Amino acid sequence: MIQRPRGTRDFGPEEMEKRRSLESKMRREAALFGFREVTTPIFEHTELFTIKSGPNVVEEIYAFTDKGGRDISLRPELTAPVMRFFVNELTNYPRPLKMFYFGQCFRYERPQSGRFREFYQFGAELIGNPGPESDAEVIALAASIMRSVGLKDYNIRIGHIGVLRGLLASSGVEGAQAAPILQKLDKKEYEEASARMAEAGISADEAERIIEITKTSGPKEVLDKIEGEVRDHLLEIFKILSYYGFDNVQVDLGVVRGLDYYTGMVFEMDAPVLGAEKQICGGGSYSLTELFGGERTFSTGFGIGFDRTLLALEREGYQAPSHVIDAFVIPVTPSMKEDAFRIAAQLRREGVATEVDLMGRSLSKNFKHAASLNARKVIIVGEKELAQGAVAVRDMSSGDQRLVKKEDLRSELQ
RNA sequence: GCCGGGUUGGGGUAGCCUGGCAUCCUGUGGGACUGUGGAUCCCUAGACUCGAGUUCAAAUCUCGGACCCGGCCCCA
Repeated sequence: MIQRPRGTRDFGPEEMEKRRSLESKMRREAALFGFREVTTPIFEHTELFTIKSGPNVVEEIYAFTDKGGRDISLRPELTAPVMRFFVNELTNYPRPLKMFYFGQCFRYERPQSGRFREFYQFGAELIGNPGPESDAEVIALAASIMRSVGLKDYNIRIGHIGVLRGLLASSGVEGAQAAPILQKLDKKEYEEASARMAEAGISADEAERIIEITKTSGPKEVLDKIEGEVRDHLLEIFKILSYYGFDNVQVDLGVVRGLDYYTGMVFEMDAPVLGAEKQICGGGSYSLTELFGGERTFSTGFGIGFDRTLLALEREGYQAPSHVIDAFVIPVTPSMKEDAFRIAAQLRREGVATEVDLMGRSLSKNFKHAASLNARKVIIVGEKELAQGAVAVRDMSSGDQRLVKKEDLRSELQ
């Protein structure tokens, strides 16, 4: 027997129905917001990802050399490919350019709950405008998706990278120097963060003030603690979000991203039922285009962990609708087989989800099978009925059975 | 990469400590039931994660690998 590779999954029929139904809800919501779907390759030049995230990511991705000697990687995320696509071919689209994507990504990591080596991401990018209106548009989409799929317990935390970047800069710490400090602040490891700030030459008083700012969280009123452009920007976002009626949106200036390409607003969404790996969505405003050889362009986007979202829904007791078919056609005797297949073929051409006995089973066994398939109606093709140009149609939930002329079958099954 | 817990027919399990060739439920195929339902009964097929070691004998004990689960690291 050949085992599945580590961190991968097979999805059976029930699982796929559940996944497809979730996926289509997400797609529908994105379309409602005016985002259009794009698809990029499953593999890219490794360089694309190292430019975005640094050379060390190679350790955590499926990177290999192909037969032509090219350095190739299975994509570990979708923002870089989509922005590469944008820089290569989409720069002349009207702005803002709003795109969404859904597909699998690969990371060479240790699997654990809600974490796989092959996983699915749903995401969106809004390209070409740095304003709070665009940030709000993107957050509103992410939140609306969670609302439309029916997730009950989750929270949205919005921060702004500019606050800390500004404070660190005024203490003389900028760019790459800031990254290790931001990283610790993001993880709320304050002692370690102060140590790193001290190393970078920031006074103890200032370090404490910075840490205090990162602890700012709560309803939008806590923004009174800060001032200036960032505050106005975030307040504008909150104002627009209020029109959607979300009641689980909070400020959290502790949401920090270490990487340099983030330019402003950053946000995260958590589903507490998931435990350690509870983050289901992350996003923010950024500029990557110049790294890929294009003009500097401001964008805002997010990625939703599709698998985690589904896992969270299931832990909340979500039940996918069960599979049903419209009709099951049973020939009473082997001699009725031809008529049964004729009827099944006709119904299928008319768009009726139809099954027909392929096993040559007895009438009684076929009834059991039809019941186990959740057939709404069973069509019994027998000599007595056919003699009148009709078949017997039995409603499986009520048990009612009546004679139906063959030509009336379709309307009978509506 | 680190720590801990696991892996028995398709799914769910008993057996493991205290070695003696595997239990039950469910599901699959068939029959009882040659023109009518998910019930019942019967039959059939189907498993000890892999390898090495100890032993007369290993699902059971020992070591190693693979995979899964919980957590750490990481999380673009």
